[in-house]
Amino acid sequence: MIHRLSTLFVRTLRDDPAEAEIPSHRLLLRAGYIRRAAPGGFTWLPLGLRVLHRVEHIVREEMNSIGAQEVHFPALLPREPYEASGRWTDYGPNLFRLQDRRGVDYLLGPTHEEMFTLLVKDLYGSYKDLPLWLYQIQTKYRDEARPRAGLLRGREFLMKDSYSFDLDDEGLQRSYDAHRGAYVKIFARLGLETVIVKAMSGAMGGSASEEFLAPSVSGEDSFVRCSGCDYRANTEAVRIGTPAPVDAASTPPALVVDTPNTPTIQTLVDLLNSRDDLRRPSSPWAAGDTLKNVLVMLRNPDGTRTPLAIGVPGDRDVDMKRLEALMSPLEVEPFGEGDFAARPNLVKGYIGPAALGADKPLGIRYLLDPRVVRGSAWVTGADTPGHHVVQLVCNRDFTADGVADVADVRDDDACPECGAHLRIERGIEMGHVFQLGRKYAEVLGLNVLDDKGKQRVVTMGSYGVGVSRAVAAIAEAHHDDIGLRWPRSVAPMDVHIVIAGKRGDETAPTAEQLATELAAAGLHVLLDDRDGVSPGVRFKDAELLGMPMIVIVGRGVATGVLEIRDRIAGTTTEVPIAQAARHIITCSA
RNA sequence: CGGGAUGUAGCACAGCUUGGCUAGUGCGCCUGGUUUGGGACCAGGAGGUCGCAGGUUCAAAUCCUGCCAUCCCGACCA
Repeated sequence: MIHRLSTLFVRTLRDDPAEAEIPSHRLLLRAGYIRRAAPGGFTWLPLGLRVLHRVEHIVREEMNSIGAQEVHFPALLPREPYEASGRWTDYGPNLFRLQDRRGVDYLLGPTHEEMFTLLVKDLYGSYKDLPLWLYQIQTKYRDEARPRAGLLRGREFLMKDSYSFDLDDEGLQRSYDAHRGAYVKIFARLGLETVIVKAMSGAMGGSASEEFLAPSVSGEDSFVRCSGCDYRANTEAVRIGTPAPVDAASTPPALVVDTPNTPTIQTLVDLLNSRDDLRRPSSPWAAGDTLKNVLVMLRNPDGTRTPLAIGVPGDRDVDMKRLEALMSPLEVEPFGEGDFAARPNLVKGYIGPAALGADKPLGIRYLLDPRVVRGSAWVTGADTPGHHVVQLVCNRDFTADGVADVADVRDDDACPECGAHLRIERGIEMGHVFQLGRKYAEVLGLNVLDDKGKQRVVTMGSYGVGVSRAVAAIAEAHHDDIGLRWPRSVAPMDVHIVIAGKRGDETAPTAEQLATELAAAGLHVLLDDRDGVSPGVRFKDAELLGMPMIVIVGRGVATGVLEIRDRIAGTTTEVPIAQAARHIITCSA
């Protein structure tokens, strides 16, 4: 089919829109693929919509090919099922709630576990019906506190979500593996490199969970990738290796020392190194020699708060995201001034292990970073203003209630599998596969009869792909300074023909003829037939719009050749006019 | 929700400090003409509730108050 730029509903922008920061957002706006219509909501223009449809098509093909069946729910949903699952309240302010004219509550679906579960309950009742895999491609709504990054995090977005229904764990595992396999194929076809990382199950409940992340500096998730082996994990799910215990036999007894005005790790280290009586002969004291005790408050589901202390080496901080992932579903809150005031025994800046522990008078549970191993010696607070204790040995001089691997993860940290350096990277979450288990089936009463005639609760999996987000992620992965560079599998058009001649010469008829031949072969051709537009503008627009192949019908026509540029490879080839059509068709196949 | 910035034409921005003629510039758009291999040129034009509401004033894009929105950082995020 021939699409003429003279009539196509698109307007390219010469300047970058000020609101767009990341490349995909900037380029999709500039190239006229999308327009902002609402905070976190976008209008799809013809070229953008073609990309979106092609992404959808690939997702649909791969889902169908594993035997999943497509259904379609409303986006406007009643309150009751979400009330039953608890998510009407659990989802919090991120849920779009609204009322009809009679004041009845509705919501705009953020995800559809409840609806799928009830649909299956409605129609199926026997183990013979299972396994069953259903999916939909649906507009989802989440009242994001802060929509950002264009299509990457909107309040309305397109998502493919599927759900598997099985009788037992083995079946669930097979369903999970099938979806995981389909996802690998989907992202490969979309031209997206993805890294599969272990994820935390989080508030959804359930067990096995993996994320498909597309590495990108614009991504919001961080993950680690080992430079030496194939270990990969979401930062929240990283488990560092535990060093071997240290022999403390030669470590002198612990000693309380006077360290005035040292409320921070840095002031403490500086003081230790400046005092002759405290200086260490081997090497200067470093932040990593100190043990920092961080206090937080945990908010329990019933609203009560419980204090928690975490000991980490002084050169590290507690990573709140990692801590929250570990403590989920409890919420982590800062330890406020009021909390200190209520516990005068805690001396801010000088908190030591002596005061901490569930068995101590304060009753504060105390967890240690895995690096604080048996026998290791530390400088830490002495629970008195202006005093620290040195040579305090773990398991000789103090103990804790357990281990918490929640310190921040850094570049060059050791891989837990092989010990090589870990690299921290950012990624865009493109897909998530999740063994939900029986949570939803239980609360919504999805049972089937097994072969003994007994009621059994169905076990479920849930699997998501961000469809609209994929368009942005692909743009993030495939662009350069001057424009987009769509992979052939999702490009809105196969080839972009630029007429770069003078009015009345042979270039326009040549281009028309070529476009007709290509269209006859089934290609989608974007023909720049605009009148009175200078060649420079045509070239710039072709590069910005990003079709994988650009054909220039210009001065070469006089000598019987066309110029074919590969937008992805950046190469230019001259081809005789007579062979151009076949050449292009071959390359586009 | 906290911190910062911004809001003037489709896009990018100036004007605001120190209130004052008809609110400007570049790009884009329309008409005519000249151009045509890297975002052309000339001439003429259309397009604005200056984010919204209120206030101060003879007079408000400009000063004051409140609100709203957008962007960035953080918090949040199946």
